Amino acid sequence: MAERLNATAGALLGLLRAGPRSGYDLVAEADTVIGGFWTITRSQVYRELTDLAQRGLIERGETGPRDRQPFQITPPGRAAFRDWVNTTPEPENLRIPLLLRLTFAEEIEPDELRQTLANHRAIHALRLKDYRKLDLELTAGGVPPEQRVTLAYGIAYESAVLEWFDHLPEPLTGNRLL
Amino acid sequence: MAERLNATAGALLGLLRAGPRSGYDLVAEADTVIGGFWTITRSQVYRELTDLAQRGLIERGETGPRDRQPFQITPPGRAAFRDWVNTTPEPENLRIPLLLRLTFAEEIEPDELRQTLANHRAIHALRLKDYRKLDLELTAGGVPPEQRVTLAYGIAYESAVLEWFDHLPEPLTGNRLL
DNA sequence: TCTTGACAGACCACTTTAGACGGTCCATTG
DNA sequence: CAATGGACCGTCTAAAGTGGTCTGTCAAGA
Repeated sequence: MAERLNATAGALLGLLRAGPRSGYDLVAEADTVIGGFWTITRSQVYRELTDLAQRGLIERGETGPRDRQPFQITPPGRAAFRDWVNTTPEPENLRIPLLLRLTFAEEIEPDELRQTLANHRAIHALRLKDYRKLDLELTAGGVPPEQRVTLAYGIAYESAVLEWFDHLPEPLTGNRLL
Repeated sequence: MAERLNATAGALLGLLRAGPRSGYDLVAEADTVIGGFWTITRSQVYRELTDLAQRGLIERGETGPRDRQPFQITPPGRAAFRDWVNTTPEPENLRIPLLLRLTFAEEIEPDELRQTLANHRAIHALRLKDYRKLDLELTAGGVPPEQRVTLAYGIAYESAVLEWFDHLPEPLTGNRLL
């Protein structure tokens, strides 16, 4: 039995099932498809691709224009993907620097704090808007709910966070709207 | 000007303001105080402590029983902490392996999927319960809302996630309650 | 023709993480 | 009282992840 796949490798195989792609393609696709809950860097992708190819789970295709190197999944790759996707998911991992700062809010300059909160709120509001828009588009395009669950998660999450922003106690917001 | 503090180092200084602690203590405390939105590993803590001590931001105390090495924050350490807490927070970083699997849900065995969803739902339900309980206790103990904002975030987040679990489309849940 | 900018990958120098490992002390219990 | 299980405390390392720079390619427009 070969080494277990890590989650990033598993995700790459998952994307490759739909057809050959280059590392560049994969970075872009991962960013839009799983970017909301999984981060992937360029270096990471190229390293995993090399590794997966060495293990025979993917195959390098013919080099295209601009050194483009497409990879396609092999039958062992599909099997390895199926194995991975059926393993129980690791616990989630959140890192929210804003909350880390807020833990020590007494030491933050009030103006700085208000500004930071307003900025972050705006980011979440924008994300929620984008998610909702995408969800509408997909729904209109006939994409069924079970293919929009991760999007639903994003919408639920961002909505909750906005709610939270809008109910922060006055001492933090300085009695002003964010 | 010395190197900027990373978020973990900042958090450690923040905790150390309340009095001397060992690395072991800090791991435990971080886990309960900021564990919901910031992960800290043992290795990370000991490495940062060594580094902070070298920079003079903390001081090593006398070794206690079982090689226990307490550290205490120095005046420069307090200054560095104040600087750090007033820098603008980095963007948040979520990694949710469950959603990564769910992206490829068609390939997951229905039974496996149901089981996984049920397990994860239970984890979130328990967390929500614990958060709510803690919130009630703190409120009863006279802790003001502005010192419960991170907890409020946790409650908002976990509530939203549970909502999401409870509205998953039937094809995923197999038409059964989780 | 020249220039700009998206495309595509390689490379490097980190930092961070998970978990194995190795000791130490304490309380129980046989 | 000896032994033994478990909590305590820290070190170490392989693997994973990050962020950035560098090099080159091609297409479109000035």
